[in-house]
Amino acid sequence: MSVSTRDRILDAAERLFAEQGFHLTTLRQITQSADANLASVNYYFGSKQELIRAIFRRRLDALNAARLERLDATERQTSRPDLEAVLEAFVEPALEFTRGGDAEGQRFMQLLLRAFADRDAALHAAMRQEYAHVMRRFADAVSNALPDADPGRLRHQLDFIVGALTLTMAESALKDTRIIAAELVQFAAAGLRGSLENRIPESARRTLEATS
Amino acid sequence: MSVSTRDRILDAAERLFAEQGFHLTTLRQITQSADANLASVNYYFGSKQELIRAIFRRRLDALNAARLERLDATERQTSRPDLEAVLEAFVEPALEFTRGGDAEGQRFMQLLLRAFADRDAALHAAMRQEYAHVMRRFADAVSNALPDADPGRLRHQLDFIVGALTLTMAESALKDTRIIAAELVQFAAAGLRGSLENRIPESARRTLEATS
DNA sequence: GCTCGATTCAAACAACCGTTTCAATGCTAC
DNA sequence: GTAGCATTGAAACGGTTGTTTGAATCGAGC
Repeated sequence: MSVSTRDRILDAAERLFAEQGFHLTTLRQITQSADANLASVNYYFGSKQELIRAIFRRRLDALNAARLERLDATERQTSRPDLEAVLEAFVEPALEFTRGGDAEGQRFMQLLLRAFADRDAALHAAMRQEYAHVMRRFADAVSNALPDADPGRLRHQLDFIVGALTLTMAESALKDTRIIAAELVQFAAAGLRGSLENRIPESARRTLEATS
Repeated sequence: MSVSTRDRILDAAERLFAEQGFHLTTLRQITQSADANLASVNYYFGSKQELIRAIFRRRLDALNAARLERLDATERQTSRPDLEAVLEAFVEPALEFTRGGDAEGQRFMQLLLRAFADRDAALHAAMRQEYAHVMRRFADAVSNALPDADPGRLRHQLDFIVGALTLTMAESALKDTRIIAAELVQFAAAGLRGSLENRIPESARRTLEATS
């Protein structure tokens, strides 16, 4: 029993939230699974809502720190990392989360997906803020690898990648994730490079003109 | 009052579910908003869970039908539509959902995102099944536009596109969706074409070998 | 105009929720 | 050991949930 009650609650809650969702998971389930008293959640975290935020802060900090560290390492090796290397620094830490332990990381990916789906404005803003720091770093790195890219579009494109990453990681079976991550990096790199041609498909332009 | 009570319940429930999530939305809110009695939900649908599935069936049927119809039209025009045209047939019906009425479609996109996040196995399986039909059609169309594509990868890449579409449509502000959809088509087309080169990035191959 | 099935209604049900309370216990420092 | 604070414990609170019930109302068919 070297782990504190607080940590046991965090672990149990994270697992249950990922499996069942936030609202379906009850404090009674959490405390029972953590071998703690029902009142201890409110004692340590104040409320259920604040427990959720604490869980997110813990994992998101770790994930984003790993991403930045990986990007730092790449930039230390080469002053001008190519596009694939930058994308890997973003994608692979998420992948390693999925691989560590047994399915623990995949659960967190599902948790992340739930956070995207939820309309909790406070949680959403906190996540965006937590991400903003990292996104700016990666946007710079991509700009560096792709000097002619349009910065305005880049933000949208990074959102595409986050969406593809989050949804596929949360959905896919465990053993496939390595291959999928490699494919995603390749796909995203080609997508980013392809936008350089700045070619708006004719049919899309047609649609845009028809409605403006 | 030409619309039936059943339909008023479906509309009100869809709106509330998208705004607040499934579990936060109560039958009392739904029936009050639909000018119906509390018991009417259980009368018409049996339970809350079956109401949710009815809502999904209704909209997903319409969305996928619109996509197939659009693809049919494109293929009728040209026997061999280019990649962008195929992607637009997939993306734009979702976009039109977002534009119709006032924000009604965007709400459904958020609903879709919630369905992805939820672990309701039955709902999930039903959605996959509902999608399978459409995905096969579009995979064929993409294969036709890109004859050298690897069919195995294609499935993953279509999942990427669905993820990017769903997450960004659910997140973005209303007025931006048209531009974002055009950018997504362009990004996805470039990503698909880029995979033809079959080039696995060196650093990714390094990672794959290190762990196998 | 009456009947019978479909629909609506108000009310109640049992179950569960997050939170609070307050006494009991554990642990550290003097 | 004992004072004082942090932690745990059992129980209860007020409130809300989905569902059920049984009577009231409606509306078409004969």
